[in-house]
Amino acid sequence: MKKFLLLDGHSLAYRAFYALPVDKFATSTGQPTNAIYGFCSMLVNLLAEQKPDQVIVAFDHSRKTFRTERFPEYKANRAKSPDEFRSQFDYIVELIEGFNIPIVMREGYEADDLIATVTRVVRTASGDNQVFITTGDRDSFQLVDEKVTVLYPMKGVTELAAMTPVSIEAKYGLTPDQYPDFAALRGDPSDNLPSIPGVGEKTAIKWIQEYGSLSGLIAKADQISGKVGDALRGHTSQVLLNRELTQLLDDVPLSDTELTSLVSGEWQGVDRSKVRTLFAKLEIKALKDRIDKLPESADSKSQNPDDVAPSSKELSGEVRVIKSNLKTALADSGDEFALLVAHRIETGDLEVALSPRPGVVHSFHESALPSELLTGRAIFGHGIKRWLREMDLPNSTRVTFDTELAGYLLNPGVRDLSLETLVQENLGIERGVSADEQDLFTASTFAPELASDLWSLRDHLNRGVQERGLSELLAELEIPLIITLAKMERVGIGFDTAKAKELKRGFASELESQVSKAHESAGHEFNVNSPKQLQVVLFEELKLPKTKRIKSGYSTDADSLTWLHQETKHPLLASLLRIREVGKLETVLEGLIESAHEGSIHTIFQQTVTATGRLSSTDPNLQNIPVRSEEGRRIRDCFVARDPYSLLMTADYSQIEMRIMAHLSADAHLIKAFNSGEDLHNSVAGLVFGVKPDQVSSEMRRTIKAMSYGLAYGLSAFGLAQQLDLSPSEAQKLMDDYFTRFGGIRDYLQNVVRLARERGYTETLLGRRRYLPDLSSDNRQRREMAERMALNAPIQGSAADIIKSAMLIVEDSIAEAGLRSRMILQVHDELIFEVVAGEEEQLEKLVREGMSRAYPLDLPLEVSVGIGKSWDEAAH
DNA sequence: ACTGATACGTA
DNA sequence: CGTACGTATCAGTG
Repeated sequence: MKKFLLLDGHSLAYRAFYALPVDKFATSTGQPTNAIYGFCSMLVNLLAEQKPDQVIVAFDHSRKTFRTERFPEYKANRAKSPDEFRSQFDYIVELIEGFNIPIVMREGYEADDLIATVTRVVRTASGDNQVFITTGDRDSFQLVDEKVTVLYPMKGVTELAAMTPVSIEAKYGLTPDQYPDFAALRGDPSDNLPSIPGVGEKTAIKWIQEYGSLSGLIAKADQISGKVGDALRGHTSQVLLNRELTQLLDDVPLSDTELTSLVSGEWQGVDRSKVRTLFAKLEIKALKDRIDKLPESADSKSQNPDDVAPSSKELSGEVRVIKSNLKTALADSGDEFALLVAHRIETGDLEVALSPRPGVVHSFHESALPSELLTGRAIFGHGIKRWLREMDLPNSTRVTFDTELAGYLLNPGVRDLSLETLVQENLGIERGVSADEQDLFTASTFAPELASDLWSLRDHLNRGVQERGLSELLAELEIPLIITLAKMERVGIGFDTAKAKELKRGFASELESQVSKAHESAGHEFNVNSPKQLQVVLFEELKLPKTKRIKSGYSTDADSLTWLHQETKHPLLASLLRIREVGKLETVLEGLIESAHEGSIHTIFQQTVTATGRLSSTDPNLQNIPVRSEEGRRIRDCFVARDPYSLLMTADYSQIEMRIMAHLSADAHLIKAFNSGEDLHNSVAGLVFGVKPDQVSSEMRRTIKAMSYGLAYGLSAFGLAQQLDLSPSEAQKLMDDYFTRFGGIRDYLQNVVRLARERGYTETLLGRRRYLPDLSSDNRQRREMAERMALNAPIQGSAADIIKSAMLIVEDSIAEAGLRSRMILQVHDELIFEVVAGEEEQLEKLVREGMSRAYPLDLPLEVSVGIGKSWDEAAH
C-alpha cells in the first residue's frame, strides 16, 4: 500500500495569495511573497501530517482546454490574475522543484483532469493505494471514495477539510458520484457555467436526491411542475453541457513511462540547500524550522567528499583546511585568492584564512598582515577595507572583488551585510556561530569555510550585479575606492590635542556657571541633560505653555525652547539654550580628544551603510564637526596639518545638488540661472518674483534659497510655510510661482516618483539603485515618506557618485604629478587635503580640474578651494 | 549590557 | 507634513 498526495498547484497558490495579505509579505526590493509563503506553508503541513510515499503537483497548462473548445465561455469571466500573483508563480514552481516533487502538465487539460487520471492509475495499480488530493476546486469531489480523500482548503492556509464519502454526504446529502450532477444543475459562476433561473443549490440537491442522478431527472423532467419545471426543460441542453464540462477526464494522454515514474516513484525528501537558497533570496525566514523537520533528500545531504564534483562539494560546504603559513599559502596560490581575517580578541592575533581555490583553505596566524600578501597577487574578500587600513599598501595592491560592497550595491537598504548572512541568503549555506563562542572572535568560528564560500558567493553576487547593470559602478568606482579610503583612514588627520583641551576647559567653565543659573531659575537642582526631568520642571512646576507633542509628553528641543523663550522670557530658557549649545561643543571635543592618538585622528569611512550611496564616518564621525557657529568653528581650528605637511586645503562643490537637479530636469531656466554668473539664489528669486536680480531683497533671497533646497527633499507647501513662518496659502502661492518659472523641475520631480513607482527603485547618474517598495504602500504616511525618499535619492546619490569619482581622479593625478600632498577627508561635497609647502598651487589646480571633470553635467561643476593652517582657516 | 527615545551636529 | 547620516545621554529593560 502506498499513500499518494496530489496537489493542484495553481489552485492552491491562488488560494494562498488571497489568504495572506500581500503587503505584509514582500522582500526588501518589493517582490511580493505571500502566495509563495502560503503555498509552502500548506505544502509543509501536508507533508508533515500526511507523510505521503509519493507527491505530485499538477498544473493547468493554459487557459485553452478541451472545455473552452466545447464551450468558449468556459471560465471566460475570469479576470487576469494580478501582477503581484503572477510574479510569484515561477518561484512557486522553483519551490516545488526544490522539494523534489514532480510536476505534471498537459496541453489542453486542467490540473484536475491530470489528478483524476493519476488517481485512476494509482487505484488500478493496487486496491490498497490511498490518494489524498488537495485542491480548491470542488469538482474534484467526484473522485472521492473509500481510498480517495479531497483535502479542501477552508480558511487561510492551514485549515483543510477532509472530504470523504461520509463528509460529502453530511454536507450536501449527496454521494461523490452525484456531486457533478448537482454542480451541473446548479451551474457555477466561477467557471462561467450558466444556472437555471429559479434553481439554486437547494433545488438542485433536492432533485438529485429525488431522482438519483441528472439523467434520472432529465428522463422525468416532464413530471416537474411549475415555473422551475419549465425552466429546467428550457435549459436541458445547457445543463447537459455543464455536466460534460464538470466531468473530470481520467484518461489524459500521459505516456506510460511518465505514468510509471509518477506512480511507482517515491518522494525523496526536500533538497534543503536549494530551498534555503530560494528562501534566502525571497527573504523568507519563518518556514526554515518547519522545513528542517521534513525528510531531506540524499543529494542535498553532504556526501563522501571523494566522489563528489567540486560544485556540489562547494554547495554542501566541504572545505579542506590546511594548517599552514603565509609562505606555503602563497606558494599554493595562483594570481588571485580569497582572504578572510578574523581578529582574536583575547590574544590580539589575526587568524588568516586564505583560499587559493574553492574548497581549499590555508589557515594560519599572524600578528599583523604583511605587505607581501598584497604583492604580485590580486585579492578579494568581504569588507576588505577593514584590514587594508592596517597595512602599508604597496602601489601594486589589487583588489578584484568585495562581497560586502556587491551586496550593498544590490540593495543599499540592507542592514545586515555580514558574510554569514550573505552566504546563508545567497548560497543557502548555514555558517552560524554558537552563542558561547561568538564573543571570542569578531569573525565566525567558520572562518575557513567562509573563506572558501567567498568564491561561489562572488560568482553569485556578480550575476546579480550584472543583471542590474551595476558592474561598472562596482568595478570602476566602489572597489577602487576601497584602497583610496583605506589610505585616508590610515593617514588620518592631525589634531592639536593641547589646543582642544584648553578650548574644552573654556566650554566646561561656562557650562558649569550656566547649570548653576538654571538650577537657580528652576528653584532646585535637576539633571539638565534629562529631557524627562526638564519636562517636569518646565510644564509641571513652572506651568509654561505647551510645546509640540512628542511620545513622552512635550518637546524640549532647541526650537521649542527658543519659542518658549520668546513667549515667556523666563531666564531658565536662556540658560538651557546656552547649556545645550556649549554642552554639545564640550562633548564633541571630549570625544575627539579621546579619539586622538599621537596627534592624529583616524576615522572609519563606512562604504556600505547609506541608502543613497554616500559615505558615512564613524569612530569618530568627522562629517559632523560643528561649523555654523563661531564657537563651533574653534573646534575646526584644532584640526591641523602634521609635520612635514604645513597646510590643509579644502575643496568643495558649490551647490552640487542644485546643479544635479538642473541637469536631471534639464530645466532651461535653472541651467541659465547657473550660467548667468549671478548669485544663484538671487537669480532664481529674480525670476520667481519677476524683478531684476539686483532688485532682489535679502528676504526674497532667503525664501527662495529655502525653497530651492527644500525641493530636493520633497518639501511640501505645509513644510515650507512652517519653515518660513508663512501661511499655508502664501506658501502654496510661492510654490506655484516657483513652478511657473521652473516647470522643468516640477515635471522632473513628478516623473522621478512615477518612474520609481513603476520600477520599484530609483537610479543615480551612475546607475546606483535604491529600492522603495513603500511607494505602493496603502499607508499614506509610509507612501509619502517613500515619495520624498524617491525625490531625494537620485540627487543625493548622484552627488555621491560624482564626489567618489572625483576622489579616484584626484588621487590618481596627485600620484601622477608626484606630489606628496594627500587627500585625508571627505565630507559629502568637500575634500580635505594635507599639503606640503610649495605644492599649494599645483595641488589646487589639479584638485579643481579633477573635481570638475568627475562627471560631465549639462552645466559646469564649480569648485571652491581654501587653504590654511587649520581646517577652519582653510574654509573659504 | 542592551534598546528606544530624545536631542543635535553635519551635508 | 524636508533627505541622508552618527553620537551622547537618559531611562527603561534584561
